[in-house]
Amino acid sequence: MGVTRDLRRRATARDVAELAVVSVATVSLVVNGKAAGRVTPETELRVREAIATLDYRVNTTASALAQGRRDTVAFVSPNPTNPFFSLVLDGLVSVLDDSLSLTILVPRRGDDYDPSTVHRALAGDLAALVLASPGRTLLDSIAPTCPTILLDSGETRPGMSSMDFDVEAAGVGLADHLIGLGHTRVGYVGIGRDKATLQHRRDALHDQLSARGATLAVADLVIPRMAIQSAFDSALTVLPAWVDAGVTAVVCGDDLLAYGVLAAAARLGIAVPEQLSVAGFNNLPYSAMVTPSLTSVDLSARELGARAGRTLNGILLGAEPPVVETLRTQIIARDSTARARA
Amino acid sequence: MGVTRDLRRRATARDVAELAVVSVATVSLVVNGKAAGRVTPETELRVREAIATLDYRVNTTASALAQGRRDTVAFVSPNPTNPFFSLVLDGLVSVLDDSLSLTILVPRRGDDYDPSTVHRALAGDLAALVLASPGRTLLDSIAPTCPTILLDSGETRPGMSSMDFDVEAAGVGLADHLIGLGHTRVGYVGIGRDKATLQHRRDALHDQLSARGATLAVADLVIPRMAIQSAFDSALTVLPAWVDAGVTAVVCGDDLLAYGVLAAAARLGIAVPEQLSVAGFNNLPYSAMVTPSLTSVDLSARELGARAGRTLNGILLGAEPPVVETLRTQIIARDSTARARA
DNA sequence: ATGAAAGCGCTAACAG
DNA sequence: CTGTTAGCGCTTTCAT
Repeated sequence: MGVTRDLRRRATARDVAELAVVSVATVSLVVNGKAAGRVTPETELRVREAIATLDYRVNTTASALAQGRRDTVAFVSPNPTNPFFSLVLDGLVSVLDDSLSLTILVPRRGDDYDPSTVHRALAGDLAALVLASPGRTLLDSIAPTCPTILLDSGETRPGMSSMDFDVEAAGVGLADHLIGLGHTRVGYVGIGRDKATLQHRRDALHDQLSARGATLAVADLVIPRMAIQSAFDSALTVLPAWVDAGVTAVVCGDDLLAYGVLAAAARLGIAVPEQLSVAGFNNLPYSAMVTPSLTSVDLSARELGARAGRTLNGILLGAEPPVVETLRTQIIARDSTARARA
Repeated sequence: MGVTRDLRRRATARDVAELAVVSVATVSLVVNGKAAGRVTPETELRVREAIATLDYRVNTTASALAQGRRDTVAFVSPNPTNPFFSLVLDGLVSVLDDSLSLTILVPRRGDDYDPSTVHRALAGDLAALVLASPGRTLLDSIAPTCPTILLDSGETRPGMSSMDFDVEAAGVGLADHLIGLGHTRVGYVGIGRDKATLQHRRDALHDQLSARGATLAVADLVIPRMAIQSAFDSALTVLPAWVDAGVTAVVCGDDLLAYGVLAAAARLGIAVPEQLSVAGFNNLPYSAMVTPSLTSVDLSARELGARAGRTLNGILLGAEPPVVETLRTQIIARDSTARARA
């Protein structure tokens, strides 16, 4: 448990006080901008000079302790490598108040939540906790000890805030798009059932397709890990059968999966989108540009992060109550190959 | 500066001590696992029960203050949206000791370092500081106040550790690859000169091409921002001229730029790789899979992050001296279209 | 206007 | 074995 001690001892308020010939209390007032009307300009100047020459900076640990305040927000995510994580993070930090600092917690190994990761977070004393895409089992195992925000969980929990995408609307848009192109037999690629949001995406699509006379014509392909490689491997084995079964479009619950499917199609010599259209619920803004054949439902992870940040500012700085928000989604259509089928 | 105070007061060691009828010192010993041989099993049990019923967890702030220890490592990066960042982060957290916590600092706006971001970091009291791809001007403006690691800066600074990719080797590999395919007229896409590492990449490629009778045949395309969109926009305007000038291969200093160039080529109807090969110094492991026509020099950002993490463990936990390391790079060739030219 | 003093919650000697 | 005693560096009444 050894950690850094005493690396070139930093100047303390006492050092400054001695040099400026004042008390530490005065130093405190000055560094905290509370000197106005309580400290003479002359003494304040002396203090500031001492601070400069000693390169003094307040010890945030001591300061936090003395004030009984917590200023660390923990962001827990299954996998920092997933674009969803980066985008949420980007949105989050871009709006988070300066007085708050953000610490990252991700599982040591594996690509999904490890309960111990979250408990590691809960062990510290946090101002707030943000959980990216937590699964059901995880949510059931934790009791919040500070304001907690659930991102893209597809669930709500008493006492926690939730922010989710409007997957209903996404299902409508995606179904309209596919039907408009003449697709009636669609395949779905998802991952395990633990995450309600992914289940919701699948359900929304299924309902809307059915309402329009189309169908999820084959059994879902369930990918073991949320990773391109994993989707690639699985798709390689089922895509030929799907095409044989008359499937002309594949929808993926996440863009990472869509990439894997695209790569598998390329490897198998299945032409996209002429022979097979690929669509994905999407978090990666450039995917449509990088792979023009991919139809995207933009889940705007960045905006999700920004909302979370603003909500946190409200809760922590302004003591606002928890909220549950739904974010609009957007269809980015790229698949222009219209087709007519019976 | 308001921050959270007093959200459902947490139990303190004193509360536990009172309930277990022991002193706080004993509580401290128990929670820190130092009870062995210093506390009777019976009292330890009493303490543990009290801890459980009160849901007591040590106040890390107070603990850190009492021990005079810093356990926060700050990771500063220009842009969390860049895959390079995610991968380094992933590598970093996967090996970082449990006693250390990681906080993220990124610029509020813009997509490159903002000096104030780093100074924000320096203001806290950190165990260590990790800077991802800092530019020259930034490095010149800071004096380290804690162990500092420079990642992919292409520079060294006294008192700081540096970890860089072996871009020399990458240049050799890339030149060999291109020449082997028959390319003799190459175009280079980079960004501003402030980052030494990007300059080194360009220089390495240039030197190796020259040594083999090939050449960077056109003036470099300098992209304003490190982003796919930015590269796309710029490439759109110069690619036709490059092709006219006999350029058959484009090398990009970063994979994000390569994506933009690929997209621009697609938009312009330039066939890749038949008409134009695109190669990139690469951090995104799946890029070759997603866009099979892209030749990659894998800079293994994840390994870079892991090295940084191990180095930090060494420095912080074992008091090892600063190091300067170079990481091997690897060519991932995908461009199989051999061509023969004069 | 300034300083003395009392903690914040914890850890680390040192006694007993 | 366990409790007492000092702090860690800072903030904040409350006197002066």
